[in-house]
Amino acid sequence: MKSIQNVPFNEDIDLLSYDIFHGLNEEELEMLSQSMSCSHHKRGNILYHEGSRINGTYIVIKGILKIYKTGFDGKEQIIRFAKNGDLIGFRSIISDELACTTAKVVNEALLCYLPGELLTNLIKVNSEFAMSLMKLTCRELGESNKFLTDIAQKTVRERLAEVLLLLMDTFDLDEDHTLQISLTREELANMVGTATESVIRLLSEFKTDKLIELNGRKIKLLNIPKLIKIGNVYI
Amino acid sequence: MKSIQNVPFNEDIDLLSYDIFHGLNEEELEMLSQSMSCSHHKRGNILYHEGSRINGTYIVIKGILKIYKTGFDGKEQIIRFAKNGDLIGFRSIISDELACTTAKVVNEALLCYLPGELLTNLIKVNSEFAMSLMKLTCRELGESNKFLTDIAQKTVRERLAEVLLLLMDTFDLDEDHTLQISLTREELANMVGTATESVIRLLSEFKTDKLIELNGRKIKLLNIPKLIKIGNVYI
DNA sequence: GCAGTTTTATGACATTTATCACTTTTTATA
DNA sequence: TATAAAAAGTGATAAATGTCATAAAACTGC
Repeated sequence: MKSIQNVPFNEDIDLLSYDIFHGLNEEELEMLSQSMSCSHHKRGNILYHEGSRINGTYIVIKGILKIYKTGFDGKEQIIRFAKNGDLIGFRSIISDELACTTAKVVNEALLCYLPGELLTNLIKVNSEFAMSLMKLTCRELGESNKFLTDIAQKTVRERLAEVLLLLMDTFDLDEDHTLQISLTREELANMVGTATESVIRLLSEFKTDKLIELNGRKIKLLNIPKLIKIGNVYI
Repeated sequence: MKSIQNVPFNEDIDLLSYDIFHGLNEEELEMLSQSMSCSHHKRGNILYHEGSRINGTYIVIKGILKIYKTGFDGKEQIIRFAKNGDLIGFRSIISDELACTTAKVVNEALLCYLPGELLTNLIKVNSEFAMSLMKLTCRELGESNKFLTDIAQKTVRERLAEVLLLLMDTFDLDEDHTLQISLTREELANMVGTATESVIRLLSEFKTDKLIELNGRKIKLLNIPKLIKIGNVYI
């Protein structure tokens, strides 16, 4: 089975429903939908590799991707996850550098490709669009610096609690208080920045302490205030 | 002695010599120099605190500042240094958030303040300026993610070697191969993300191994290729 | 449904790194 | 320049975390 499948641009995709495109006028939106090409991507599919040249960005319509860097010994460090409404790969377009991360599909995704020139052109002609893109980047930078500090200063235990809460914020809990994303222990370790074994041990510790409940890859958060306390997370 | 001293805008400050202002036209440059107010800042002076609201940005004309975050236990994590030509504090202006870092003068500095509205206005009217600011931010984001991965995956020894090389790139060496910036061991530790004692021990180890020479806070790099190897630094 | 692969789990152990206590040296300041 | 304060340096020790080996469990593809 092909891991990528092109789909005709679907009129059901309402570009205006994505914050990032709010500032665009009719004409620009029309141009956008003309040049966008959308496709389904299966789990495991890689959109771009760290170090490769990217010629455009993707907007995520459906599904989840993980954005990660590979350390010199081959270990992944997950930088963030992208989901519905997120733009990926535009950093390299704008900075005019090679991709500094790899983007891999985690949950089957529908993505729309947007040529780089279109993006840079929109930035030039529409200052409101430029501003929202810039705002997006600046916020991401703030988060990156925050996480950098956490990794440098917090213990693995604190970081794991924090990551669970981060996943809650990003993907929500279902009615059952279970995280709406399922990751392998290794992926969790690659977010936290630790060894897989450490995550496994700490998760069962959290379970023993009745903070979470484990069911395979499903994690149910039982005591969020306590997790906040353990993770030293302030909002 | 006052730690801040206003200076009349100096015609000698050639705005065009700063990359970031390259795209501005005569009129915009004139407007800029009209609304800019410049001042000397002594070592130790804090421009803004993490968590405070910032109303403008500063462009560094002379001197060095350290930009850092404070962890929940009060430990500093140095995010970067700002020097001649660098813009500081604009992230918060654009993201419309409170300052996520503190900016402190390390080497006596001359800074020019630029009201936030002016900055956002320039972004609106001059797309070339918007683009360079965006490029700047995207590159910074790339670096932040890279360092995040390093802190998560490299040992303290590797990171210290890397930080020495980073300082070399940022501040150059003098004729004597000595780093042109002098930091306390604690500040080095706050860059590397480790304890001060660890930095002290590793520095003397590097010294024993003839990689560096120490003279108070002056660090002379004797064997750069070896430092690159130890730090697993690839360009 | 089975064989092979991947993931999870656990124990033992090694290594790295932090912490504490203290001395010496350097730097800043009255 | 005297004196206080800060920084650098060192050793002993504890704590956190990584690594390795191995087994059990859970998936996956035919």
